[in-house]
Order: sequence, then structure tokens, then C-alpha cells
Amino acid sequence: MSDIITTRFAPSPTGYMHIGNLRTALYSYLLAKSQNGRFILRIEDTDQVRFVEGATDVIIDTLKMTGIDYDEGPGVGGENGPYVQSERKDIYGKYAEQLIKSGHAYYCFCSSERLQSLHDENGLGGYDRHCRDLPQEEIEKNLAAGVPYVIRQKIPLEGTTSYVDEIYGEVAIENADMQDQILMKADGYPTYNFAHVVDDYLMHVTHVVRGNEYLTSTPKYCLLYDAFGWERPKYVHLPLLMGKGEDGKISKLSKRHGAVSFQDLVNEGYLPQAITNYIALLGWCPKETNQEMFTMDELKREFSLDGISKSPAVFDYEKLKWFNSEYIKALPDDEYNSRALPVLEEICAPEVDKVKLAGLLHSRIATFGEIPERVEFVTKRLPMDTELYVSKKNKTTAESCKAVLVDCLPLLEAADSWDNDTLFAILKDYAAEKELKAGAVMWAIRIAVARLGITPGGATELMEVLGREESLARIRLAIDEI
RNA sequence: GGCCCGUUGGUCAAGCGGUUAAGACACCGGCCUCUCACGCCGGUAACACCAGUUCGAUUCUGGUACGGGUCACCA
Repeated sequence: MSDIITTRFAPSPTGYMHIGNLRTALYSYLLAKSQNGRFILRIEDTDQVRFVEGATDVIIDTLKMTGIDYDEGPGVGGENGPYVQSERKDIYGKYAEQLIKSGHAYYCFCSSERLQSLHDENGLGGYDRHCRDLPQEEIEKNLAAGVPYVIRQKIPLEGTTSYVDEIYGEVAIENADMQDQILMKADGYPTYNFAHVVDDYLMHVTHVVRGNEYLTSTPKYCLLYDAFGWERPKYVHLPLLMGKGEDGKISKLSKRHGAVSFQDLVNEGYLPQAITNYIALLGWCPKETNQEMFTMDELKREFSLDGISKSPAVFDYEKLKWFNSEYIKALPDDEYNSRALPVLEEICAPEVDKVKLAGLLHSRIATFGEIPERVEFVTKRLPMDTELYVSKKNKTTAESCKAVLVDCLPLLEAADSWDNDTLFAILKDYAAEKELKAGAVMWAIRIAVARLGITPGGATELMEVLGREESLARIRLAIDEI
């Protein structure tokens, strides 16, 4: 058991899955699975104030949708449970007591008001270690009197604590620069700082994978392991995910940069696999290959620590879109239709051929969320801009297009059936007869019928989707408008 | 502000002492085409700066600048 690599993902239930968090989960999972290890999900809900109903389900659902399956955790159980910290509340106290006995922690009776004023005075400074060396009798007196207390870690006043991070190498921090951080809160719950150390030990976690905001606080955790006499785990701190603001400034990825939760992205029409694939490459790059499209199994095979970058990565929605469009294009028709058709059903008139329209859209959309705007012209006659008739490539002008429309209207009216092949043949023949470029004819018709410059299909394809009556009506209207 | 980390094109990134400094997204151009898209072909664009080590630095060391993180009874 101890030989096998064990990682965990330990989010706090906030109600949504931040994309940076998801990447941490993914890397943690991949590290374990790349070496046939175990992966644990642990819910860190020691903050009772921030409790969010149903938040754990969001986490579990996200992992399920992305294919990050855990070997132990809520819902699946395991021999190291429970996997929700609030359900493990009883076990932290005795470890804290142990630390007090061994001189690595102490009771602190300072009120939160005092702490607050301390903070206000110093700005940045922290606790003044007021209770660090309280006389034993005073401690007992306070305890007996029921004075609320927290338990703080007794950080050595001198010396340096260092560890070797798997990504960043040696990190050394002066003990004097560390705070006597709180291990147990007044409400009896442990802090993250304490709980995760105890749990990682109890759950036999061998590699702690997390964001690099913990890089400099890790020595404090190392001191805890040392105090208990436990073997320290290996640390894998990941470069942060950044966002680029409209002002061009780069900062930690947050709401102001757009959709940052997995659920937001899914709602916008991104596929879970596309999201996973993209974020896998944000801070990691495979060795010996230039591959970009990865299935989860391939990631498990290729993933390795030495491919992880040290520098922060800016989340690029454009590239995510590209991945998503690739995944959409690769979708089998039935799967694609099951996503696209409902959207079209909802926004299109009954006479519109949704299956045809969906087909036209298949290779042209980057997200399912953009379907409504792409097909708006089908159900609505958009305001016409006659400039659209001008095509330098096809050498058309509004006037030349009008002539084409006038000529073609009766031909189309006479069409004995209304499908793409028939319509195309009619127009092609017309172009040949008039010695026009086919493109010039198609351009005129397409603009007239779509009233839009960029369309999800060619002239005759659009006419087929719009139907005979609407198409002809639009051509007549267009003639009048020029 | 103290401490810590980082710095290759607009973005993701390969590189790990000697290279014409990969590739992808985006962008631009071309081809194909019934438009757009797809697809194919091509192009623009980068080693933050200054010292040092070395025969030789994008690669190693130091400093500067810039960016980020952290200093909670949040995780």
C-alpha cells in the first residue's frame, strides 16, 4: 500500500467548480493514474460559515462528467473514510492535543476582536504570539473557566525550513517569517492548515498536488509532519491559471475574465472532453510528441511531472473554442443532433428543416451556445445592408445582383421541387447561359435570401432550409430594396 | 511592504551550452468551393534587461525590471 502512489483532490464545497480547481483535480488524477496509483476525493468543509447546500454534488458531478474517477471518496467509500472533513471532526482534536503535549502547539485565548485590532494596527503583520508562553496555571484556569480558545502551531523562532518541490525545486523559508497559524478553531473545527495534514497522513497520500498559492506555506505543513514524526509527502505545486482583462492586465483567473466555472462553460455549449483536453495542456506539455488532441486514456499514458511548467498560463477562450469545434466536428451525427436539434426546435419555425440546418451547422460552430445567433436570420428577416451584395472576389455589385435576382426569380418560381440539387442545377444553368461565374449568381441569391454576410451554408442550401415560400418572398423583397 | 515563485512570438508552448529557435490557437495571404465554414498550402511574429562563467549562451550564476503568489478562527 505504501509503495503505491496516492494523490487526492481536496476541494472545499463552494457551489461551483472553478476551472483552475478542475485542472488541479485533473493533474492530481493523472499523476496517480499515470503510475497505476490511487486517487482520492476529499471534501474540505471545515468552514461552517461558508457552508453551501448541494455544493458537494457539484464537485462529484463535474468529476463524473469529465471522467476523473476517484477510487475513494464520498459516494464510493474506501478504507480511509469518511471523506468529508465535517464527518471526521472528532479525529483532529486528539492530534492537536498531541502537539500541545510535545510542545509544538499551544492554546491561544485571544479574542477575535483583539486579533482584528492587531491586524488593523499592523496592516500586514499577523499574530503577536501573545499566548505562546502562557503559564500553565493560567492556561488551566482559562480552560476551566470555559474561555474560548484556538490552538496554534508553535513555529520555531529561528532557523529555516525547506522542502524540495517536485516542480519548483527547493523552497526555503525562514521560520521567523512564518505565523503561529491556527490549527483548531474556536468552534472545534480544524483549519485547512491542520486538517489537510492529518488527513493526508491518515489517507496515506504520497503526493500532494495543489496550486502554487501554497508554495510558501508548505514549510509550515512540513513542520507539522516533523512534529508528529510522520514522513513528509512529496509536493507538486502547479502554476496558476491566469486571465487577461480587457485592459490587457493579467491576473489570477476570475469571474471578471468571463466564464470560469466548469458549469458555466458547459452551459455555454462546451463539451466536457474539450474542456478537459484544453486545460490539460495549460501548464503541461507531453514529452516526445506534439500531440494536442488527447483522450483521457492517452493523458493517463502520457502524463508526467517533468512536462509541467513553472510559469503561469493565461486561459485563452479562443483556443478553447478551437478545441471545442474540433470535438463537435468529431461528434457522430446522432450525438451531435441530440445536442443541436433541441436548440433549433426551440427557436425555429415549424416549417424549417431542422435536420438539414443542423447538418449545415455541424462544421461551422465552435460551441452549441452560438447556434441561436447563427440561425437568427432563418426565423427573422434581418435588416438589409445592400453593401453585402458587393463581392470583390465574385465581381458583384448591388446592381449586378439585382439583375441576377430579377432573372432568377421566375426560374425559381418554376422549380418543380425544392431541394438543394434542383435549385443548384437551376442556378448553375442560368449562370452558364449568361456566361456568369457561378459564384456571382450564388452570391446574389445567398445575400438576398439570408440578408447576412456570413452564413452557415451556400445559397441553395439556405433556400432549401428556408423553404420555397420564404425564399421567394425574400428574393422579391430584395429586388425591391435595391 | 516582507518573504517566495516566475519571465521564449498576442496566447499555449518545445528547447535543457553550439538549432535556419519546433508545433498549436489567433491573425494575414493563397488554393479548393455555390457563400461562410471545413480542408490544404504559405506568411508575419519571440528568447525582458545588464553583468559574469565559457571557445560559445535562449539554455548555467548573480543583479535589475516586470509579472504573479502569500502574509485570515478561507481554503
